[in-house]
Amino acid sequence: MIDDNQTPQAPTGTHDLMPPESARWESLLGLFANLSHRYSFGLVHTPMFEDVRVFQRGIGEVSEVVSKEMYEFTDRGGRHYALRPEGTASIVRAFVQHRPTTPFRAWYATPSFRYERPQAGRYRQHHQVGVEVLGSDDADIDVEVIALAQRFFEGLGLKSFTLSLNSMGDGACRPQYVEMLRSFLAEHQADLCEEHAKVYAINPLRVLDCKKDACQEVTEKGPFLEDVLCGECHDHLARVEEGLRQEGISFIRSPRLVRGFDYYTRTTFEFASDALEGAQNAIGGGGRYDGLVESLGGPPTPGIGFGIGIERVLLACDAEGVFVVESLPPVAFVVDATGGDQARRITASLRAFGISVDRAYDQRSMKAQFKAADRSGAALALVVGDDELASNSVTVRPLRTQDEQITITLEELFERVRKTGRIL
RNA sequence: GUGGUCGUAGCUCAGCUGGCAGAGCGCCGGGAUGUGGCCCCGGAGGUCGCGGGUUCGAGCCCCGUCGGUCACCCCA
Repeated sequence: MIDDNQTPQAPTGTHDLMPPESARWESLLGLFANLSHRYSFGLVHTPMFEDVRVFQRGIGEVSEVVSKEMYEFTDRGGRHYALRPEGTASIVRAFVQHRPTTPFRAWYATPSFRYERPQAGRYRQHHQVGVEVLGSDDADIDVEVIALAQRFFEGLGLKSFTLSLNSMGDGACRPQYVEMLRSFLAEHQADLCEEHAKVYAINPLRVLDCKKDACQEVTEKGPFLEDVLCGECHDHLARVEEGLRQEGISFIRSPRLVRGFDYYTRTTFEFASDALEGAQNAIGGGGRYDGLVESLGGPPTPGIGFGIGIERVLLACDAEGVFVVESLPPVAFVVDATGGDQARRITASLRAFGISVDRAYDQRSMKAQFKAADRSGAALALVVGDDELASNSVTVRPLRTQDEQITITLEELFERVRKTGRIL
């Protein structure tokens, strides 16, 4: 809300990304893009908003995210839209719309919006990088997808994180298990936590994920999906585990891991930072969703993917003291005491040669221009005074070393840059 | 959605039992005429988040509100 007497601020739970922090984002996104290409994923951009039904049908109407946290709006044409709360549903919608050849391997980087109360590591607009593979249920793909996430975290320098792995079963075994669990919970309803005693019947799996002691004590004695997985799911899980071992990726089997979206089947996984204090320690997660394409109107098509929260990953990096990125200073800074015409020419020419150059403006004093040069972080100051102007030359003064400054003609400077790509 | 806590200069923060808004850093200018960092001198910059109330007088007390932050919940 903007008060007329107050300067406007970024909306609650959102943040402006500016230098120098933005340099880290550039670097992180570059790393993820490179890795995605190495794994043969193609970039997909979808609109940041979709018909609400894409998310309702995709993620599940009773899920917390869809029922309570979506930014919904009606446009001037009366269409009912929602800002994307997560990445997968949109990609699947695009897949259904365009029907690319399978397996379809997509990577993305996008903001996500959820109307939640902000806190450390939780924002109303946060950003995710992720991948999706549609059109194959080969367990090797599960392994590749998990491996990509693992390599990404390693590439950032993270060490202190844990991969949890579970299987949610499929259409053959999960419904049966859900019923078993439902009736088991009904018997122990009195012992569940306040919230789940009321709602356990709607989605019994949620109770497994409850962190309250009451629910944990109950479910520990209850049926585990692991024990009733059908043969195919069991084999699939075993092959994923084997693949991860071959990749040298350690994980813990986590039979209680139930993720927040209803579309998951079979493989589900989550990466949690051990360096982050507090509850917001999930830095990435995903899983298989073999029924999602169908529920969005496409042909039966298996799929799997993950999303990684950029803000959280960077918090984890901070906590571990890794992925420190310096913003790139210009190579040279032009100081011109003769009015600025030479500065304009030199700056433009060097930039055309691919050299990063900054300069001073407003015809400020020598001292002020040198101060600006120093602050810019540039290695060299290129100085133009009356003498240089008269001889069509420039004085190159090293700012980071004790080396002597030299004066050379512009002709010589450009020739040198043309040949070597460097000023010195 | 619930609860705790905090809003003073661009940043980090002082400001006594209500009595003239401060410091450090940063920024701008100067320190003899063309050279940054260190040092010295000077300067600009504040509706004390916003709106009410109490009071002779409110940055300080009271109410409301907005925002930050932390926790629950959920998740990235």
